[in-house]
Amino acid sequence: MPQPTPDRILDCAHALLATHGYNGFSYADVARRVPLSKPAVHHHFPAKSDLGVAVVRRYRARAFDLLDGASRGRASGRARLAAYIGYWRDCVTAQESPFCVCALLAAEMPSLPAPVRAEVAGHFRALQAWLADAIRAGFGDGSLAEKAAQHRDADALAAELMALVHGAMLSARAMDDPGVFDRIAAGTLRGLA
Amino acid sequence: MPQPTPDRILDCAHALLATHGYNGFSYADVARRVPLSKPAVHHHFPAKSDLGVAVVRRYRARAFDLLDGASRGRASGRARLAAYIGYWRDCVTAQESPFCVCALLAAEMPSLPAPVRAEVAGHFRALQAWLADAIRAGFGDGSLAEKAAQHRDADALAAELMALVHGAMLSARAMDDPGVFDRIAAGTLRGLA
DNA sequence: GTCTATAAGATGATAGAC
DNA sequence: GTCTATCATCTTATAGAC
Repeated sequence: MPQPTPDRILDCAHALLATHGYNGFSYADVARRVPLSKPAVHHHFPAKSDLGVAVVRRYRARAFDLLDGASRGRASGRARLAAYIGYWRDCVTAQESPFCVCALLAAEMPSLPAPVRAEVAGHFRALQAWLADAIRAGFGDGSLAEKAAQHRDADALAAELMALVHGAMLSARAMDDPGVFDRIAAGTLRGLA
Repeated sequence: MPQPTPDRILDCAHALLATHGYNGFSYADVARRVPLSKPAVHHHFPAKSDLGVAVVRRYRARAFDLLDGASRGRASGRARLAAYIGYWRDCVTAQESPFCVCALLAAEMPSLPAPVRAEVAGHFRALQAWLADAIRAGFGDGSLAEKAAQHRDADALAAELMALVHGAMLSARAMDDPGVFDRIAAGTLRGLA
């Protein structure tokens, strides 16, 4: 048995959202690619903001499933950061939706419906907190060099690392070269070890 | 005498573009705010892509005027980087269009008309080259510590710094807190000195 | 749950008068 | 250079049959 309709809708909406942004995709686009009629899409997600929120919520849940999976057991702080960066290297290289939905939506923030905006803001805060935890763990277990951090605490480093990864995705997309992301991310992780 | 019409159109289009993205603003928006009729806007910029290209071109020219002004004379490499970051701190804090047009357009890249896309890609390449130059100068004059760079050459550092600044803008917008940009940028510059 | 049909408004763009 | 009027198309969203 194939996927239930709402999931197929979310798959399409996610891909379109990551590629064209919130203002760059329409119910007609989603309907054509599922395929389904436009009213059928509205039946599952009455308003566009509902669809947007659902996409971001599912994205957030999956991302943190993956990140928390990487933290489980005795994974070192450095290994956790490597998992975070590796996740994005795979994504940027991937064919379908080679970009972080939340990074794109963050750029479009002022023109998003309030519920979507709240979801995106929540993702940024949660991600930064997760990164700060991983960095603190790395300082504790010795897998990250505290002296390499040069007077910056775990929270400041987490903010920097998150910005760096999002910015690297932006560069990769702007210059149409996924290798850009790789080089930036790899260099940074090496610098912290 | 006030500004010529094309400039007033570009001012409005720039503000709208930086706020809502390419797919998030319309000729009607621009016309209403200049103010002018829609056909009058089309008279100066026939197609939306013409308007987009003109905004980005003017933005690029002004940015590099400012950056090259900061490089003139005997400014140290570190002072040049500080000028780059200071430019963005001012921008992010500003009321009107608190975001880099090119960063937003980079996120929307796949849904942009080809001429706009080319302009954005050109900006990223030029900016990275300017930063690499400033960093090389800083290594030469001793204002930037080569050992703090940890095995990364000027080009790699330039790519990292550009990503960091764009990512910091994204974070500031996502969390609706300009201070986020400040803290990230200041910490990084301190780390390099 | 899915469809056809349709509404009410916005979109990028043009014709032609002044 | 600016306007009013208009175009074809697309937008989000609803009504109502099957």
